[in-house]
Amino acid sequence: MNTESFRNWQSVQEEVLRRIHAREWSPGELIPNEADLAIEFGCARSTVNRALRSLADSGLLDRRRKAGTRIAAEPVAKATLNIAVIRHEVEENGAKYGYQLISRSNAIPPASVSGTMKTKVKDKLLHVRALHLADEAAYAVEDRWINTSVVPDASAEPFDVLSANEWLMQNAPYTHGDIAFSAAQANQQDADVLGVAPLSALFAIDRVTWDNTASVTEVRLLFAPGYKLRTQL
Amino acid sequence: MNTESFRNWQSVQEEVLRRIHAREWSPGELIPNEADLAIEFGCARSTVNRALRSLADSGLLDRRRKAGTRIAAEPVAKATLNIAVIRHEVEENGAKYGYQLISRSNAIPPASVSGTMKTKVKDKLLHVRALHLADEAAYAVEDRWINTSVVPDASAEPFDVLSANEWLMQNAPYTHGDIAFSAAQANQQDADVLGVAPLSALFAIDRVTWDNTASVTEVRLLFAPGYKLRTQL
DNA sequence: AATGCTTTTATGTACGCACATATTAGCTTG
DNA sequence: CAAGCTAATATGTGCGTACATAAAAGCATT
Repeated sequence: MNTESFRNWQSVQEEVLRRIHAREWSPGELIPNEADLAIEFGCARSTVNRALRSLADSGLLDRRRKAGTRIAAEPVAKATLNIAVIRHEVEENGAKYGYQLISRSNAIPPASVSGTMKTKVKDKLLHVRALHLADEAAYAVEDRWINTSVVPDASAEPFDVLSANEWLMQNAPYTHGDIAFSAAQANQQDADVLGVAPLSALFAIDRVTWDNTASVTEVRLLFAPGYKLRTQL
Repeated sequence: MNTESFRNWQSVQEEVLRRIHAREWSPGELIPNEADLAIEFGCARSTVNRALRSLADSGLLDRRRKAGTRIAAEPVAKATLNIAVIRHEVEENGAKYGYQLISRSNAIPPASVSGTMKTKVKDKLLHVRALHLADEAAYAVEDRWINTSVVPDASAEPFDVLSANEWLMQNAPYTHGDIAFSAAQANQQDADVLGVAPLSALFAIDRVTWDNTASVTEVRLLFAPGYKLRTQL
């Protein structure tokens, strides 16, 4: 019946997906091992391996040495978000991007910031506040602290034309980062900048990036009402 | 110097990451081809391929046949979110999970819902509203529409003990879905259910899942203030 | 029955070769 | 010089073999 088919890993993957979807293999169930599947599909074990590994990466399969491969009992929906530079995000939506620097200063950050950034409590950091616009309308406020001992070049940057958002992407490599999404009520200051009513519900992105063990920057982005972060799963 | 090293794809990947990070290879730059790197690293081309492919998947490299491999000019930060069943999310935080069904009925959905679900305007769908609790406190309100022509079994489910969130995961396979995150102000009804002040800023997740071309379910989850969706990048 | 050692087994990966495929660069032709 | 064809080239992938490794299962010892 299926002799001849499945000669590339994508088609093997599709067939496995089909079987999962058709409940031929149900959640939690152990599926045949790679060698057997290879025989059944008429391909090499490495081809089956590629297909199954890829499905395991996307969370549909659980694989363990010796224990075998089973259909994930609960397919953890993994949504991959592309966190782009704001200018590109705006331009991709067909709008004209605008940028305004609000303030730039060296200051001792609040304890919450020096805490998450693991800097000394009395260390001054570069504090930048700016507004991103789409078609002249407020799009997002950026409130950022930069660890100048890690990114000394930032001290020489005015951030009046090029946003810190963009400058850091180009000039401050990082090894990893934490990111959190939440909802926040606009305080008076942010409401004024965004031109919305105080207490409006704003979408917030908080991000901290690290260069090995040193924090590079901490930023909070507050988006104007109506903003949605979309993706597929 | 480096003779002997780099005999597995992970170490090749690490070395490539090191070079990117150390700016030995800078953004936009074309890196040597697989064959040359294989010689340099003293491993097979397929090993280099595995390492580079993996980095390309995570957005750090741009690869094109014949054109070669280059460092992504703008490393799109890809954050992978695990959208778990709410019960597990709550329990993972060490809290006791609770569930309350608010209402369950067959009804004609508002046009916005039948629009996104691509059902006929007059078709009745199963409408379920429920509350998820963590340690007796409101955690999230779930407002869901289920396409009973695609998931007929749902009609027989009371959803009084097992949430639709969980039941569907087990019983309604889907091929793909759209998901969006945003901030919303609590209306009177949701505020009452969650026990928060009206106009509170709530984190919202809107999800539509599909079984090929038919919509399975549409759900809006509104989380109590304080909720954060976290991940790494 | 608990403990620790050994075997077995399924996945994980390296390698080298071959060929497929996309895309660029160069060449030819009008 | 533009348009179209051709060759060159880097990545993409398949295959078969070999060995590595994690973990379960079996066995022996106490």
